[in-house]
Amino acid sequence: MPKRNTRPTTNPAILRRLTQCMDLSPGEIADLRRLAAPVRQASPLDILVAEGSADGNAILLHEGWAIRHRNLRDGRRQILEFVVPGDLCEPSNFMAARADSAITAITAVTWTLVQPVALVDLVARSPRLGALLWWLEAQEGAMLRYHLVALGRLTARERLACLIWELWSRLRGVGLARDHTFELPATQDMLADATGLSTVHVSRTLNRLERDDIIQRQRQRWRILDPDRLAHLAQMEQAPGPRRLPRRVEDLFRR
Amino acid sequence: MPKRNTRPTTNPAILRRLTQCMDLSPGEIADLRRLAAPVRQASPLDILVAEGSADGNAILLHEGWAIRHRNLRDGRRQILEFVVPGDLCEPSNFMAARADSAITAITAVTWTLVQPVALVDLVARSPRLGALLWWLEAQEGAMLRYHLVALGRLTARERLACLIWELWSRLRGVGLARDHTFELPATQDMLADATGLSTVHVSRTLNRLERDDIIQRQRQRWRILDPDRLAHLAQMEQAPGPRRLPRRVEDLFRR
DNA sequence: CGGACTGTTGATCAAGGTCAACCTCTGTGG
DNA sequence: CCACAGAGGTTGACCTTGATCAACAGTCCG
Repeated sequence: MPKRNTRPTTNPAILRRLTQCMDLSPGEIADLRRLAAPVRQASPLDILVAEGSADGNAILLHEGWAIRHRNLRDGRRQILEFVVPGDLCEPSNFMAARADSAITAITAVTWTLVQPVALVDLVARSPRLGALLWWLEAQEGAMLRYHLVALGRLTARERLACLIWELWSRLRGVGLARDHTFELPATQDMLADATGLSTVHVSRTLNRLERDDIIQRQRQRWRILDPDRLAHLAQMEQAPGPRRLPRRVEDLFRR
Repeated sequence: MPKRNTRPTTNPAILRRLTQCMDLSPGEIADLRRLAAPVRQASPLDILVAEGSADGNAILLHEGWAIRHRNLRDGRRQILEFVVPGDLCEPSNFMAARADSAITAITAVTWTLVQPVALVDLVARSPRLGALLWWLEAQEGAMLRYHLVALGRLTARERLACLIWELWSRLRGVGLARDHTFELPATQDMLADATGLSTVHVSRTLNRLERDDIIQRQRQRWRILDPDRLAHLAQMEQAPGPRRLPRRVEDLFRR
């Protein structure tokens, strides 16, 4: 069961992430801090949002990992995305009648339940933060489209390269990857359900990537040995980019 | 080449769609009509939005069909979605530095190019329309997640059932499907690129669906013979629902 | 020490891909 | 009016990727 704990986090990951995208005023930072409280705790397998829940809440993840997934009636499961610190997940959930996917912790996590009214208030107080939310959601959409291409048209090797590349780049965005190394607390079962493969094939394919000196693993510690070949496999033509808000957007919302 | 034509459409599909979701005031209807002008025309294979374009435009489709797709360097292609009348496609495109996918007409179409400033103005004039935009985007996200599950975990037969179900239900939303029948102007090549299959396998699988009396085709005219079995194949547990904005959302934005 | 969980490896199998021939429209030009 | 070309679709033969099944190994933890 999720436990509650109102002790505030010293520096929420969402702030680490957003300050890289946009220069925030002290007032905006305060607003975001308020959004990130109260902090709750949960353990692996705790369900943060249930599939089909109708309350329209979003969740903000501070520490630890979660997955967003859908389960089919015969036991098949698709993981839509890995949720990492700094992610605001399901921000438009309150627009739908019911959640179409569940969010489940896969490590110990700290998180905040964000109610619809909190998001609406945030937008009302600051149009710029509204733009930022919109931007976060656009990023999420881009990620989903990226996954879609991977599942539809890439081979097992390429799909795993995509996933590794994506996680690495997202973790860098919140300061959780140093010199090509990061923690990946997902089982191969989860990697399989995220890439549409079987566990066995994930195991074989990752071992091949390792034998080819593209990646290296020791327990949950992963290291990228050859970013170029990884990016090429992942069909990444352009570098992940600075990930700042386009000037156009800042301008439009400045007034 | 896309041609321009400022003659206004009598009743844009987007209005047909949105009036089913929400009661619109005369002023809001006028705002939406303004968004839907000027009307342009394009022919099959015309590119409405190029992959990588940096201008941040969205497009609003009035008549005809388009596809949103990504092309890989070796010729593989993934269709992310079919764009049908009433769709506002890429509304958050202007949040990204460049478009990650292209939009190409597959029939003769009429459409409107929606510039970032037009969307921002719309939101500024009416928060309710802002909510509506947000809702449209949430729907799009839900659709993408749905496709993701299909590509990741469903069989060929199930994937095609999903696609048929989805198109049927979206076309009903804009009054383009009457008594289980609708026009589907996509080649099997496109169906293959949307479902992550090969054309040959799409052909075989559709023929099997037809032999099983689930669907029926004559030229581009499709008919659903057995909605129940189709829905079951498509892993749809709940009916598509009334597709109205949740009361919660209307309340939040009323003030 | 034993059991649960995770990952590895081998053997076999099937879903779906690939290749190629052919067919059926439809539109076009002689 | 017919011949032909080209696009889209169908069918068969064969092949490949990745799934499935099963045994086993390493690790963690009580």
